[in-house]
Amino acid sequence: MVYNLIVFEDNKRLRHSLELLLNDEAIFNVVGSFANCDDALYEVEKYKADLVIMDIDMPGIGGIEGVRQIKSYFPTVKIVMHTAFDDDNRIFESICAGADGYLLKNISPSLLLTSLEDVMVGGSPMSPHVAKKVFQYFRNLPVKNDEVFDLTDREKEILALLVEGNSYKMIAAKCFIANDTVKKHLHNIYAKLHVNSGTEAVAKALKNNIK
Amino acid sequence: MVYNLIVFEDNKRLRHSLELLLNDEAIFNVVGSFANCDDALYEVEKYKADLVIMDIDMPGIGGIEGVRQIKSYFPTVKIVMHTAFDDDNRIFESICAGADGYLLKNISPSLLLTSLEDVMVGGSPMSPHVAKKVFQYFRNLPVKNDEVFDLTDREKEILALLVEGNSYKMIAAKCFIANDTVKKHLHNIYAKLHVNSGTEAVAKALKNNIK
DNA sequence: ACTGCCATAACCCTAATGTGGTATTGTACA
DNA sequence: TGTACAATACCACATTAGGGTTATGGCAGT
Repeated sequence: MVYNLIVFEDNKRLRHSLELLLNDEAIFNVVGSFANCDDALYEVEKYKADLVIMDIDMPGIGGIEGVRQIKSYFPTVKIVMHTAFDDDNRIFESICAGADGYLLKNISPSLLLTSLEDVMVGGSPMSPHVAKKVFQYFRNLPVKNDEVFDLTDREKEILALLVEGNSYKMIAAKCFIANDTVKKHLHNIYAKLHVNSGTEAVAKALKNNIK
Repeated sequence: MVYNLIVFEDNKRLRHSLELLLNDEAIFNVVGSFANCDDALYEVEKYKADLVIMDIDMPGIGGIEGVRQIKSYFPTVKIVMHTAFDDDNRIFESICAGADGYLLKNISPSLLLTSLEDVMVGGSPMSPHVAKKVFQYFRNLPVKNDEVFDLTDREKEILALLVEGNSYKMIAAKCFIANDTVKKHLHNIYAKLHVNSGTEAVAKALKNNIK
């Protein structure tokens, strides 16, 4: 198996170093390398890329936008970020844009190679310092409330409909039950959630991720 | 620099393999290895551990609870999960419990060693397949809607109060304005959000993180 | 000076929501 | 074979919410 690889990197020397390093490997075939993402879509298509190495800070279209574009047209192409930046925003934006890995430029050549291989078999390599940011993100997540509300299945269903913005009547219609029954259920739900209006219930349901 | 290391792992052969592997390294000194976490706090303190390798599935106190206990008493001790499990819940629970890394048991000995070194210098190593789960988590985050609602400051303030579960009356009281003014504001807010009830507005506000 | 936008407020009116009951049915469990 | 509880339904009553309309004073831009 040989993977077609494209490098987007505006630093000429680094770009050439990467080409040399990667072409030395039997499984990678560097089919193109470019200093910017301006024609990324065209190039990815033309050279039938399987894997893209993407810098972030480039003139013209930035690397993150490049990822977004490539992934929206060629979702199966793997993209690994390769950048000096390790600030939270760039990391999270890249991930959300669809990147399959995030490596810092201080990575060793051998680890870079194994990371790229990891990507091609479905992994998502991440430099330890990047992973640290990710860990911190999770620890700062709002603490899931452990409160137990003991809603019945029917009650959860009706609460979900309320959260979606349905009125009592609409819920009644969708559940094929009487309006009064909806009222009764919601009355019980409000009691269990210790609230006394629909808006409060919706807020509590969303904040506590009741499902 | 030599780091004191403790292994929690209920598989006897694997535990001994780890001991041998790690003791071979000059910078690691395996000061203890145990088949369960029942006395983890005592052992971490007694042996002045700098680093803990933690299995998850063990009899008695599980590895995740072990992490929680150790981190709450000795937050500076580094803990790396070393387990065969790669399901989302165990990964995210471990991270939230305070783990500093998450490695799968199929990791190569050499990568295990460099990963442990990474941890000691502040990194958070993660096996590529674990990282993949993390990436997926981020991509499934509710898409921040780019919709612009153009709420005025007063409107945002009143919407926030509604989200907190206040009724029209309560909002009026808290803002020192008439009930009818609250109604008017909310009427305008509903129009801007393209909704027509308080519950819908609350849902939209929370989902779109309007602030 | 004119215009547009915002916050405030009052009015009326109807529909929706919330609270208190009571009652029936079916199912699960001890 | 009771008991418990979920789900259903209906009734009565009070409050709230939401639509429409109009109006005033303040403030920013042109």
